[in-house]
Amino acid sequence: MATSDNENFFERVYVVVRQIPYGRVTSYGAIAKYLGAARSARMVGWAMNAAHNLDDVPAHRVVNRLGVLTGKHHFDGTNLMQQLLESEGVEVVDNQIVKFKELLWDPMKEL
DNA sequence: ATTCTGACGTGGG
DNA sequence: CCCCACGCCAGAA
Repeated sequence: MATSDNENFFERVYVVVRQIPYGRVTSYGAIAKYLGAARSARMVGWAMNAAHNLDDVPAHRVVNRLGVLTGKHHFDGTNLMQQLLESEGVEVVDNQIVKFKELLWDPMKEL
C-alpha cells in the first residue's frame, strides 16, 4: 500500500484483536509479533488502552504471555475482565487463565 | 523539544 | 522462586 499503510498502529492491533474467536485468548507479544513489531509488545497494550472506547475490540481476550489478566485493572470494574472471559467459557483463577496454552490463539499460527 | 510513563518480554542475579 | 534492569515505541504533560 503506497501510502494507505500508514494506518495507526492502534488500528492494526484492533484488526487482529477483533479476529480473536469466541472463547479464545491471545497475548500482547503474539499480536505485536504478527504486526512485525515483536519488540513493541508494549505498544499493543498501549493500543488497547485507546481501544478501551471501542466495543469492537474485545480487549478482555488479550492478556500477557503468562495468561494473566494484567489489564483487568483498567476495566470498568475490578473483575469485569475476568467475568467476560468466564462468560465465554474461559476459566480464570487468581487473575490467570487456566489452560491458557490451549486457549491461546496465535494470529501468526491461525492466520 | 524533553521527560515520563506504560494493559510487555526477555534476561540476569 | 523473587526482584531488578534494559529494550522498544508511541502518546501525553
